[in-house]
Amino acid sequence: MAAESQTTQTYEALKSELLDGQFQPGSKLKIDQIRERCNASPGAVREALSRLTSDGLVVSLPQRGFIVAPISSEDLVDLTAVRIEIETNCLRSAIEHGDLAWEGRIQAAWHQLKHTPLLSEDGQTFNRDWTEAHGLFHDTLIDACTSKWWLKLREQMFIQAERYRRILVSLAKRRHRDVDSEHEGIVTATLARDANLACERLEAHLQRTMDHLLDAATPLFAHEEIHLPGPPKSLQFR
Amino acid sequence: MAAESQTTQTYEALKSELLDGQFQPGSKLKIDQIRERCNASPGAVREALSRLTSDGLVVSLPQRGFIVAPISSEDLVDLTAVRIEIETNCLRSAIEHGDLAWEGRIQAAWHQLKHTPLLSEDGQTFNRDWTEAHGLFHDTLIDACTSKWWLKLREQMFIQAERYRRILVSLAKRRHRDVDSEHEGIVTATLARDANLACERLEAHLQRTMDHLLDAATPLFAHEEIHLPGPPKSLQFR
DNA sequence: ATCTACGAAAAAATATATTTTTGGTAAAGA
DNA sequence: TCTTTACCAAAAATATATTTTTTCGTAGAT
Repeated sequence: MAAESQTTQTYEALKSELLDGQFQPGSKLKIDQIRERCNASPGAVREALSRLTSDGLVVSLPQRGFIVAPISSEDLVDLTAVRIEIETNCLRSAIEHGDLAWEGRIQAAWHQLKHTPLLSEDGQTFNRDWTEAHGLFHDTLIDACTSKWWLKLREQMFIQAERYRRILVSLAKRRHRDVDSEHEGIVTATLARDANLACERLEAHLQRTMDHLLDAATPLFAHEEIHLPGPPKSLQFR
Repeated sequence: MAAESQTTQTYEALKSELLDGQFQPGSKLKIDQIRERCNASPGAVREALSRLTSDGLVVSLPQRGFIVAPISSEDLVDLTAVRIEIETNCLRSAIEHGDLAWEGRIQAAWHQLKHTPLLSEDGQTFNRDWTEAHGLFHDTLIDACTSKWWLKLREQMFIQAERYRRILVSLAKRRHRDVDSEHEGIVTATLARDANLACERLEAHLQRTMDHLLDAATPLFAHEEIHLPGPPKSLQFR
């Protein structure tokens, strides 16, 4: 009946929701709740959660079920530093090996992104199309990279960063920032095969994105309780 | 009753066996077989396999179960290049941030490794203790790295590389190679806080290990069929 | 003789039921 | 009043059963 197996469907659905920040980081993911939401058997849910665990979106507490992976400003800083290294590595490889078709794909993706508005028509909510075009743009930029492993690691890091972005971006102040020209600068340098310049610009882009998220969001993290297996034991009730 | 959950036990057991190369890469992992071998329910096995999937040791074929992740010389080359970048990044951070206790741990781990024979007493089989000491040595070398993400990625890559090593090392020619002095050189440079030299030596060490495995093992890969999810689609029904 | 269609067996995927474990509450004792 | 312990409920983990899907073998037809 289903083109995809039930487990895969549940996995994809949950992944998408987690990426969107629709669950509170650190909160519990109850099997039964998910089971009914996704019309799946508990086994399927469990399996989906296991896979998400290794994707770093979910944490498994040995005998207590699963929780949404916590977030913190320290983690975001660390993540970004590592991500910059990896993304620039991929970009260098792509610039070295990319062919004409790749150049074409970049121009297409950039054209698409440039003409997609960041906000929806109502001017309040963020535009899903932009998110997708943005992801595709960054994917395309490095898809001529010849190393499977670099690409695999890049995707992992991208997913993490994307979660932070979607959770925090609506809270961030609408400071002036010309993201389009940042993107354009990267495209120009990349198509000119100037690896150093392109990487420098990509790094600045990622760094600025993080700064933007971080300064608006830092107060938020103060409230974020990081629930880990170990110490936190509150001992009063009533 | 059990200190660890059944799923975790199965996961650990399988992971250890996979790392040891006890399964033919590309071969099928039948749920029932594993179920009886590990005294676990099919659900537990399934969950363990799911987690191994994201560790890159197992591949899931949508409606056909799980297979052992394939290997190839191209993959080993790619893997090593990426691994070198990551390991040296970790080492730089460790050298910058490591304290006295870290220096002590390195000396201890190196002392332990140095005095553990590579081969068992019979001179034929490889010594499990050496493998463990070797892993601990490399772990300790970089455990003062302050970046959680670099360490996480390093571990992923280490697991992959370790699988290749264990599968191939017994096939490799016993060429002359003084691994101990390679290790010692890394230790010396690291404790002298000479990051450039230490990284250079670490890189050479990893590269030599790969060369060693590769030249003896290349003929093997000719026989390895790389089964990927893609094409095989039979299209008849009714 | 080769190819195709059908059917049976095996294995995976899913659903249901049972057992364990955990967390919270209340009651009893210090 | 505070601490400890026993009990209860909720949720996770596991076991068992059922359904679906795939694969393999065989027979029949071209």
